[in-house]
Amino acid sequence: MAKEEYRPETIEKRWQKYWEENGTFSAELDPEREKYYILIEFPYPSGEGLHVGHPRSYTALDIVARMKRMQGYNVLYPIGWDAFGLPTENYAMKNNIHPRRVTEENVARFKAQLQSLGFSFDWDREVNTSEPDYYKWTQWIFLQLFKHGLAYKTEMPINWCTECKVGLANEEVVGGVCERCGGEVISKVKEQWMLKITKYAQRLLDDLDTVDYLDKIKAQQRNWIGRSEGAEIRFPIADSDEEINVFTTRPDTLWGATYMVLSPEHPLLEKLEGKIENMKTVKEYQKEAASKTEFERTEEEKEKTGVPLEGVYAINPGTGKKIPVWVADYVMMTYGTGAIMAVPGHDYRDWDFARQFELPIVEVIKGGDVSKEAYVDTEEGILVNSDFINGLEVKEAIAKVTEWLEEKGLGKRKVNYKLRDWVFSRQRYWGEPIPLVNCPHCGWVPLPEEELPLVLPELEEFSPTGTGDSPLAKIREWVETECPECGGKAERETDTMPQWAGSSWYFLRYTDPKNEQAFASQEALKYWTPVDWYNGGMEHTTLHLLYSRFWHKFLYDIGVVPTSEPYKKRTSHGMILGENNEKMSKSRGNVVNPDKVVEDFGADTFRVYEMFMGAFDQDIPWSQQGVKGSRRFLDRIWRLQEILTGHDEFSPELEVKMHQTIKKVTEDYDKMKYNTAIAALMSLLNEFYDQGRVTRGELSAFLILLNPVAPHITEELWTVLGFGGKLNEQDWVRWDEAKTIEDSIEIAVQVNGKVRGTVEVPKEADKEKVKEELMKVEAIRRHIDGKEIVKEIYIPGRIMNIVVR
RNA sequence: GGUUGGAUGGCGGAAUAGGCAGACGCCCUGGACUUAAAAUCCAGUGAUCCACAACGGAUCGUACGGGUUCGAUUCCCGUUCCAACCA
Repeated sequence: MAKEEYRPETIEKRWQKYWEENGTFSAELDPEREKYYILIEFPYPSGEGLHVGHPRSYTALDIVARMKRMQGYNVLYPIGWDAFGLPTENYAMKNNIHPRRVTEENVARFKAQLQSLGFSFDWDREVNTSEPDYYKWTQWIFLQLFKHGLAYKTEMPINWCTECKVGLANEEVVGGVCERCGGEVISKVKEQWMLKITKYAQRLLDDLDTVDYLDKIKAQQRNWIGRSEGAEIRFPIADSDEEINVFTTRPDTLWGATYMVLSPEHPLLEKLEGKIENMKTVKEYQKEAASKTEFERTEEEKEKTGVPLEGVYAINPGTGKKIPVWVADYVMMTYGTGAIMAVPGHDYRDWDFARQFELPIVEVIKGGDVSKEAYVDTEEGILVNSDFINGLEVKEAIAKVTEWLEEKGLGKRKVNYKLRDWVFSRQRYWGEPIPLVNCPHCGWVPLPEEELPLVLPELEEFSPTGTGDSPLAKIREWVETECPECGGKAERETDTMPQWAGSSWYFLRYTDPKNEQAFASQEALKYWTPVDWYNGGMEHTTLHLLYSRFWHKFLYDIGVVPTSEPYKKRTSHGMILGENNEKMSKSRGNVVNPDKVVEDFGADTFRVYEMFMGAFDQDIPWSQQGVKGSRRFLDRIWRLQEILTGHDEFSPELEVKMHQTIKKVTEDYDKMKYNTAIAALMSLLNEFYDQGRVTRGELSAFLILLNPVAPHITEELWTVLGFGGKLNEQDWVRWDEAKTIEDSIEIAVQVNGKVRGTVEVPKEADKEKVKEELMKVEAIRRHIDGKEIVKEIYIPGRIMNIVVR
């Protein structure tokens, strides 16, 4: 047979065109068939173009999608664009191009790049969060949240990026600087829209038991929610009606509370203004604290700072004694009640603080020496210096004190969550407008739903105002409007939504992306949701996952989605690092461009390499040499044409190996062990060459197994060799368990635990048979002869160990 | 400091209901083909030592130190280092 060389550059384009023109991977709602919904995190179309990290996840789930289709499932594997966001707006500002245009260009580039890799996405369902027919429904969901009391506006200190001139969520501040631009972050008070995710904290926690997420992902979710049980205790302020409320997980240490600390933002400071004798100093301290980030404030190593409230004392309800009250920035307003009872004997930070400011330290749990350091090994222990709980174990003491507090009306049992409400406002242009109107008479009024979408107005100048308001505030004719309720003059909200908004529900839109009556029809939602398998980066397993679960539960509560959890299964992939083992970045000069790899080696090579390079869930450095090896593998497959023989069956020599490989590859794809699946295929390929021939039956099975990873070359060979039909329409290959085991097996023989040789025996051989055989092997006998056999251990099919003395 | 994960040849990584450590790939070395090179093909490739014409053989080896076991990369105890997330 005359052979053409393997030319990915021509065959790949041809097949991509064929799939597109024939709608090969379009999903149709079909109640007769079992569905399988596969989801990857839709990309943010940045100006950088596709990164080699993106296709790692897309290829992995493309493999699953292609295999599941061949196994008969009705697969939905969609793609779209998380298209609102800061980098685009920043770029637009810098180059004076409208963000809409920037977005269009970036999307076009991303799309071309993704298509060049041959993913089996259903492109008919493409969504874009920045288009009005999409964000109409983002706004609609927000309105429902608002109407159900889950959105509220409040003044609170936020992280303010001095570069982006925008408020940031805590999680967007990394190491004290802005996660996006690296700019300085200070604290600033601002009116913000908030979403009451805390109301769902317990359910978000409990329902983790009902989903199949990797354990580490569940652990992160639990961690973030941060549930703790304890008590709220009220400390009256001497000579005043005011009191300080604290939350503590350790009410048993009440007798060790020798002073109290208020966060600098605590509202009580204002109320006590008349009482605080050194109010001026306190105010200065508050100002100072405001310029610090939370990270700076809570660093353990740093010197503690604080100011005593002169003239103000609290009464410890346990001891009945007056104790001093301080204000210090190591206490956060956003955790618990914004105030603590300090127990310096048993907390590092309180101990440091007490030492520094010469406050008393009292031991209440036996075991350490609190004059030298805080004794914190207090999960268990015996209470001392604590009145009626002296001598009790910690657990009993906690129970008894809590009961006592409740009886006396001094406090109550309380569950606290670290999770905070979601800051939902951004003072930027490139986001969904919040569809609310502020009326002097009616307050905040939602726009009527039939007026959605509230379209983001075109704007010439979208730079921030610098005052902290969004650029939208500058368009007076847009801001000034009528109140939908009373018809009077009113103003629109000028804040926009954060990027997390559009991505919190995009997987629902995929099920029915063109629907104009609803975000998706009930029929489509009932059929396609929940998502069967969701894969994405570890960096999104806290917030994005939590936010979208929250929205989903809310939508479930109001009866518009059929399940209370959006994703049945969630996995994560590792990062691809540069060849120097560092994170890929422009500044490090180690970025690999996927276009270049496709151009030089082909998309199939790229896909094979990304799946073969290492374990899917681990970080892995890129290797240009490794890419070459993957190309070599495909070249060798191409040349199998030269040794092809006419038989449609497996050859007897390879029958077992074929069944073993089919089993291994099928199971490995399901377990995301792509690297070992490909290794098994390489091993089988080597076997074909060792045999000097491959039958048509063997090759067709091989092509089916490899197709999900390398769809173009396998489809091309399938056609060229005339196997009939299209490869992607074939049934997945099956294996016969009985044929995965050789008739005769090799048993390793150990003497005193050391391998001394092997023997070949029938698979059903017993111990005696193995012993008989091994005695014929000189290399083994050498170690036994002349010695006494103490013990013989035979693990059938695995190993024989002879113990001698 | 906490949580989670990790440490295996020159490199990326395989293998854990405890059972032949290093599958598969890369690099490298030698050979074939070639005027030559690339590509391709064949062979070798954990370390040390013995044997060395050839076939062979011994000891050590999965971060480090202990333990359980006929047998430990895998299980247990302790230590060191690395990564991610959280404080």
